[in-house]
Amino acid sequence: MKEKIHVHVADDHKILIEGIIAVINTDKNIKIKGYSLTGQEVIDWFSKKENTADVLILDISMPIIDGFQVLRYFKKNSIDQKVIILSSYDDLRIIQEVLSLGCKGYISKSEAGEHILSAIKSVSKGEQYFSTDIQSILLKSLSGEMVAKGKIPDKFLIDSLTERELHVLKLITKEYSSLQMAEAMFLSVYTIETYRKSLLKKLNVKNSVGLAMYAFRNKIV
Amino acid sequence: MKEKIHVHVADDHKILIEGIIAVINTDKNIKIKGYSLTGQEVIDWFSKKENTADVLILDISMPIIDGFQVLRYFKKNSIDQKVIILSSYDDLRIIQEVLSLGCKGYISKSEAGEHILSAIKSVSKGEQYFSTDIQSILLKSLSGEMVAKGKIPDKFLIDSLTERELHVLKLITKEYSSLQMAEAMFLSVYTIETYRKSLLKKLNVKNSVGLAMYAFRNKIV
DNA sequence: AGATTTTTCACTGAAAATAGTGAGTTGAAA
DNA sequence: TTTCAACTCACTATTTTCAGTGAAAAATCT
Repeated sequence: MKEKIHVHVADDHKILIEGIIAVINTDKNIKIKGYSLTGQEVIDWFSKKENTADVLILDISMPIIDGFQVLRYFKKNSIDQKVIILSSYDDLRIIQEVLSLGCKGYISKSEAGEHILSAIKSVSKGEQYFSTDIQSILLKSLSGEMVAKGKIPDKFLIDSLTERELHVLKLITKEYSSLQMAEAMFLSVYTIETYRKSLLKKLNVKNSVGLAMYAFRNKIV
Repeated sequence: MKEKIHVHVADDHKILIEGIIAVINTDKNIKIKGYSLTGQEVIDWFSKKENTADVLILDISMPIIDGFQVLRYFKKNSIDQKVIILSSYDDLRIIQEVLSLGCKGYISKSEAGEHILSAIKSVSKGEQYFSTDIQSILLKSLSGEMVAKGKIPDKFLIDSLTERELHVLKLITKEYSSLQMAEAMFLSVYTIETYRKSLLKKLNVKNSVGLAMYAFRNKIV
């Protein structure tokens, strides 16, 4: 007689949780122990000793406290929680980040319906699980294909940006003018323009559109 | 004896569809007629005369053919389909865009679980439905008068872009200036500027950065 | 054949972005 | 403690973009 696998689900979209529950209920060996709608709820839930789950299904993008921060919380407090990341993003850096935070499974939402049950079973046994599209991304990164094609965002360039420059860059992608940025950041327009120039130079693009494209490609927005 | 409301669901995330089905099954007056995982499937489905649905629940962000394009298809082919948009974005411009495309309902995914049933019922009766967070966004942007009348301002009709406009848009994302575009396309700078203005108006953005972001989001690049 | 859309061009005025140069302040690291 | 990166502001000059208006030829659809 096997014990049931206990699962906790965290996603800010209730309807998606409903979906996961519906799918999980089709399997007699798996049981939902609870769910959370925010990162804070997840942390609160797992803070209590009586609350445990074999597997946590965790959405990356949640408001205020996102999946990353939940994982960091686990790491900081030495909570050895098995986690499956549920994500709409298939960006290599995000995958690498959650892996470095000790996460053992990663499913893209588009494949969740079919594979979530086997993912839960694998991860609960201590194995890894990645959905096929994620696997192919990881494979490509190993073979250096993406680097060769220039598809990998240039991490060094991002790192070279200062806090303020990054802030200005974000506002640019929100269609702010220099004047609006100056007002929003309580700075002189001259200062904003200085950051613009600095960004153009550092990222080696010709205009604001180039800046925005860079930001988009690198998921700064 | 009331007839059941027939619903079609479109989202590239199967698991989310499962959730919607689970919720809808709790209501005896509503029935799922089918679902689609891509924009193309939606268009194919509704192209057949025998396929109809009282309400289509449509995700905005789908790969290749997104929700916008599905709505444009309906408009272009004079298909008077009642649609509820399901979106993670609560950006005013997106809301305005789908409204201008004739959409009668809009729910953010975070509120979908609780309110999708009443949304379906409202829209199927020809009424409008917006989840509370969307309503507050609309309230902030519109004058009380317009809201009271239930009339959404008929902004500029955002039809699909023409060939030339699309071409200009692509060059903008490549950091071309108007002068460079004029040279590349053997046109007057004035003409290029006309297309710029047309793009700004149609896509309802404030500047070239907004155009580039739109292009990127819609995988035009 | 007529209506509509698309494409093309023009002019003006205002707003915004880009380029170049210079310089004071601050906080952290060497 | 000096050095350096980051942050801040200023001024000028030029280029580019944005906004409004108008209009004619070509293509497309009905």
